[in-house]
Amino acid sequence: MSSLFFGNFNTAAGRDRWASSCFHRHFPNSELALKDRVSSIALMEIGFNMAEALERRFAAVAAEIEEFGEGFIPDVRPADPRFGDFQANGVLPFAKRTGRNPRNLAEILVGRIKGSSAGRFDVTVAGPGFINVTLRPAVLLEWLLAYGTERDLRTGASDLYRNRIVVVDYSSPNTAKQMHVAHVRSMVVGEAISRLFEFAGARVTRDNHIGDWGTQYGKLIYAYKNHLDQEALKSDALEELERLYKKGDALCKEDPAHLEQARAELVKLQRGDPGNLKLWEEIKRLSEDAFEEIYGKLGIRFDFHLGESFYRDKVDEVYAELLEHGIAEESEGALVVFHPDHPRFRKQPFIIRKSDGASNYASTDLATVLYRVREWKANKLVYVTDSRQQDHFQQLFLTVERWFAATARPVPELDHVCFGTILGDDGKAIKTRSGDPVKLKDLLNEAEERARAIVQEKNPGLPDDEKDDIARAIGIGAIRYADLAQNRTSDYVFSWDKVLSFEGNTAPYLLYAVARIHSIFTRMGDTAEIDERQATPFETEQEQNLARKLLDFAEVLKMTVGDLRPHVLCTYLYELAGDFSGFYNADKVLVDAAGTRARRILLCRRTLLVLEKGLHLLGIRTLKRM
RNA sequence: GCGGCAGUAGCUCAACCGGACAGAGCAGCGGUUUUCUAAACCGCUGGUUGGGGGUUCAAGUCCCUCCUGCCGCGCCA
Repeated sequence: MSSLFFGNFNTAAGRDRWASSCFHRHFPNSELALKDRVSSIALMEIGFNMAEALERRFAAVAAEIEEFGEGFIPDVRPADPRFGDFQANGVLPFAKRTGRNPRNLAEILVGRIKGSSAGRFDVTVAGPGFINVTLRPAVLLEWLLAYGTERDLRTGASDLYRNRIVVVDYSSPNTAKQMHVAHVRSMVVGEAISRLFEFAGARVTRDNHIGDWGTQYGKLIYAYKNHLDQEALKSDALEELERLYKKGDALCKEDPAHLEQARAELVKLQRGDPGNLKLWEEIKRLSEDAFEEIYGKLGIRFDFHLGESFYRDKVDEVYAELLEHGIAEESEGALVVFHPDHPRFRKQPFIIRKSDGASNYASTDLATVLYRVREWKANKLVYVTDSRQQDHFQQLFLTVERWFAATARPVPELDHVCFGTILGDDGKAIKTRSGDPVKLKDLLNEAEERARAIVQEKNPGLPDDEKDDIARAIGIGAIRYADLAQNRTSDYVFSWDKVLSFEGNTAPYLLYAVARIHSIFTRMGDTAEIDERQATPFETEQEQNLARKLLDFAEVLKMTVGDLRPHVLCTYLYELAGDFSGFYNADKVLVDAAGTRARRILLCRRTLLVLEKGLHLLGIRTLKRM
């Protein structure tokens, strides 16, 4: 494997483990890092990932050379097209470490590699010791012939996370509250990551960890009992529940007597009072129905909806074990965990049981880890939440690590996949004109409406129901893509003009690129009889650019999945669409020469395949025409 | 106070845990269509990567320092 991917694992394990990062990760099992020491792979066997194949090849050749030996990492990566198809930069740091002349070393290595390249690629030394590799056009063609279907791609990719049992914890809204714009990133990113994991060979469980057992229920039940508007509840349950919560909250603030009663309702609920429990179930059901509407629009389906309430009888075991092993302690009446070796968390407590004896989200999160590992045999847990919860997850992960070590359980790999805030034009968290949070259903509806208007304008001749369908795909796709195309760790500025534009790195541009290729095939009629094996090697600059870009899919997928950063895939798809446009503009597909025609059709087919697969992995539905 | 994240072209964003002249899109300017969707493509203009030091063959990236913004930090999730 190239260092691009596994380099992440290696360096992460070795770096200052207290250095907090948004992508917080623990690596209990180092054996996962290098399953493939195999260097006996035949030269340039048509592997899925050409950069990896070269990496292995270079390393194997170097191992035979006295000046290099074992510790050399070639560091092969896709190159700037100016220099070739791939570049290996590893000689420079190696030369530095060993005190050699980098240029000389590179030339020695290149000399040996040339001898075994079998005429399949050219390799040269450039600058201070960069090694540039250019594949022969026939090799590009071979790869494209070998990876011709969705299944082929999946097979190629499925080594990345084979044998991993992953739980993705995303969306996770609170009951009795509407979903707002702030919730969309967790859903969109979480779903994309789940699909990517599956494609990469993992067994994925999607778990919606709903916030259904919080302290807010006291106030809500109190207000529900005294101020419910039945009509309002019928017309829009969540609006009414939200109103009731605010009402309850306001009452408690203005008069301690109300607060007392609200607390009493909570205690009754937690002790299992049948009336309150029934009410709670009703609120939960209403909430989940409303959530389902949104999930339906986004095409998201969970395997489980095990909310916090599910763990309410599972926290005592956690308290007992943590106490027994001296990990948790009593402090100011609460049960807390300190991490004595951590500069900050030796003072900042992780409160796992409140002083009134009630559980909180730390308690249930701990119980949840145990459940997922014990019941589902999960070896990797991924949490998709906003960055503000970084401290919480760091403390959670540290606690789990110590707890599981003390109880001789396998420690799962734990990831907090965090994300930033969606901002409005003013650079602050997006709000409506009146200053309220933007409701997610309103955002999605507006996206469809705006997309519908665009379809109407650009393609008025289509049937109405198809226009509606196209508008849904574009509208929802645009919202999703805008979210994914941005580096998730940073905040981003939302703008309708930007997300719905047909120019630039947007969903409409990519969907159009897909529709355009579909239309090429529609126009050509039945192309099934066109034999790809008649294709002759690529000749024009545009053909070669496009072919090379298609090969990069493997490496891009690895990077995307390795860092869990979907925008890497987005950028790639955008560039691929651009290379296709360049090709399509410069080179006529339907020419008379059979070999040329076959290879250009091949490029169209593969571009369509990769674009559609990529967009589907991101959770975006593609269209045949628009 | 402690900590996290960020500051890159007029605007919105990239830059693959140190690599080649910092790249796109939009906006601005100029081209391309009797030819497969112009919802496209090509070119030009635009940068002291917040400031200042340092590390080395090489720094937007690592270290120190300062400035600015957002966000956490004992019983919400």
